[in-house]
Amino acid sequence: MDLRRLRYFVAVAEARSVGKAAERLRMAQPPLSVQIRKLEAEIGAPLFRRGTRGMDLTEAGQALLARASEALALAADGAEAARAVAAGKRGRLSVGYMFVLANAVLPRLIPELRRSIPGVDLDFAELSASTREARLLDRSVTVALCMPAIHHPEIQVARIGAEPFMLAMPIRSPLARLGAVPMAKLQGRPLIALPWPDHDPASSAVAALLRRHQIVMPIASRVETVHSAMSLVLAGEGLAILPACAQLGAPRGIVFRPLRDATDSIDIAVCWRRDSQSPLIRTFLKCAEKAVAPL
Amino acid sequence: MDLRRLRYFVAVAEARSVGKAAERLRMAQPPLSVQIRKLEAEIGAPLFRRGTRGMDLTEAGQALLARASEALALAADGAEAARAVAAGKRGRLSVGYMFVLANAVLPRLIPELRRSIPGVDLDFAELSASTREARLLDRSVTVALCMPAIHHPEIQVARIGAEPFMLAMPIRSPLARLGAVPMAKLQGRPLIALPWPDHDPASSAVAALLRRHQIVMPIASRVETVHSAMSLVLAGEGLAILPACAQLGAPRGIVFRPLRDATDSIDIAVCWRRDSQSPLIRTFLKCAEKAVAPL
DNA sequence: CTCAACCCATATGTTTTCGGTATGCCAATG
DNA sequence: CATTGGCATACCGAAAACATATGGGTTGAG
Repeated sequence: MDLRRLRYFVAVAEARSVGKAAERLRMAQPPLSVQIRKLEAEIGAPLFRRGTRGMDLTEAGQALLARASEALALAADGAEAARAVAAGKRGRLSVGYMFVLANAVLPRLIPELRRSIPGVDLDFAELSASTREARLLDRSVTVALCMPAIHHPEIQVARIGAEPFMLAMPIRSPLARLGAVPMAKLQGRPLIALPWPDHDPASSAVAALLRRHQIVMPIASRVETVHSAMSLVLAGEGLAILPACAQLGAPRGIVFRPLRDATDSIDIAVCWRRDSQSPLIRTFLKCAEKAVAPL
Repeated sequence: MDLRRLRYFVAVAEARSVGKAAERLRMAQPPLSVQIRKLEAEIGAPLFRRGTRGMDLTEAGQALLARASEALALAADGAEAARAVAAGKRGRLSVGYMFVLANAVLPRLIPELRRSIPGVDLDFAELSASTREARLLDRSVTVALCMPAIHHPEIQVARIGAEPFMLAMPIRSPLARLGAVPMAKLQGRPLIALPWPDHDPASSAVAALLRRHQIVMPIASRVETVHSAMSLVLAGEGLAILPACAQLGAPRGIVFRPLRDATDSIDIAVCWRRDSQSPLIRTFLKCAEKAVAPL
């Protein structure tokens, strides 16, 4: 069963004439006649009544016509849908994000995305530092908003911004009275550390910052999320050095202060599989850049 | 867009491998690979991700797969439906019948039809003597139960039975006392005549009957239907010579009596267009014969 | 580290099928 | 009887599909 035959069949049925249909199909009449007869042979029954004034569907032909025109429409629609998905006009984009960025970026990013790619279903998933690579690699998220960037040979990274580090402390802390905290004041104070997933904690941005200023802060706790870090800070367990944007999700009772002399910052990046050919990624990147710009 | 390509595409998508799909399709692997690439070229986007362990649908491919498998099913179903209609297992049969036969034949015929061709939609239309030919010729009925048969070069006829003529009269008529009415008693009595559509009324079966017995009955009225004839008989306008089966639809107050010495009968026939190739006609004919047999 | 296995892609020749042109047949028309 | 209109058939050249042979990449075992 060839789709071309069905197309010809529908054309002849509508034109009620082989000649007229051939004209509309921009082909000669004889081959069309042959194709119709082949279709009839394939079905095993006449589909048209040949009269002296053209052709007329038999009942078997009518039964076929209903399905055939629908099948044609479906096939055309399938091709169109596939093109639309490939062009990024339809489809699904699953966006992963790390919790730190949720409050700072998502409120700007989501409306931007909906405006840019209205036909696309979006879904969002929070990523933890430990699973974000796997989620990209197994394609359960297409694109991820990360801080800092992921380093992996299969994963492509675009840096879209950076956040300075700030010191998070309880509002009652004596350091909170200062406008900006000199690095020296941190010496010896307990630190709530995050495992930035550069695997080796010593190489993390915070560790590097402290090492460069020759400050030693004993690690009071090591936690997975910014969330937990702030809870421990609030409980008086220690101080945390966090990207500025964490401020937006901070509970009452925590204050952030800039670190004087510390120009270090941590990258905000968009990451995706290098082999992912989704055209939505480019659009996503533009939206993300726009959403991050004011920071 | 070729249906074969879609079939190949679905096979590869399901097998998640060109080689496996080729095996299932009983063909070599390279041409299948080529066909898939041609489909991708036609769509204008990759439909599969080629991995080292087979192929995997892209999102565009998924969008196509949904429609493609549906289109395939629809096309197959269309062919099957056309075959079923051609074989008389499905479809529509419109049956015309003349009023005289309604009471005698339809109650047996309809259940018989439903049993024989359960997948077929039946519809019934009452035919008048004057339109029955036209209804067959323009195909608004496929098959007609007629009394008597239609004579027309385009119309084929099968005689399935015959009904003797009887005399219809008011119950109070003196003739009603006789068990069988001798033809001679009809001499000079007014007749309610029907225009059996052999166009020339003189050639109708009733006229022939009277002529053969050398009886003259003045025509009191000429009416279109058996119905009307019986009404006029009841009103005392005259007598009518009707097929025996008309008895079943007769109003109270009318009695039927056999005509002694008159062995004439009128055919019950099934008629259809000579060029109608519907296989339902044969089945209908069998059912009609069975329904008429006990008469 | 090399080798075999696996799987998809490409190349080439043969066969099938399709579309075009020329023509025949039949019925309706004048 | 000739003409017209419409579908069917015959034949030929072109295009497409399939099969066989082969290349290249990755995986996994020895």
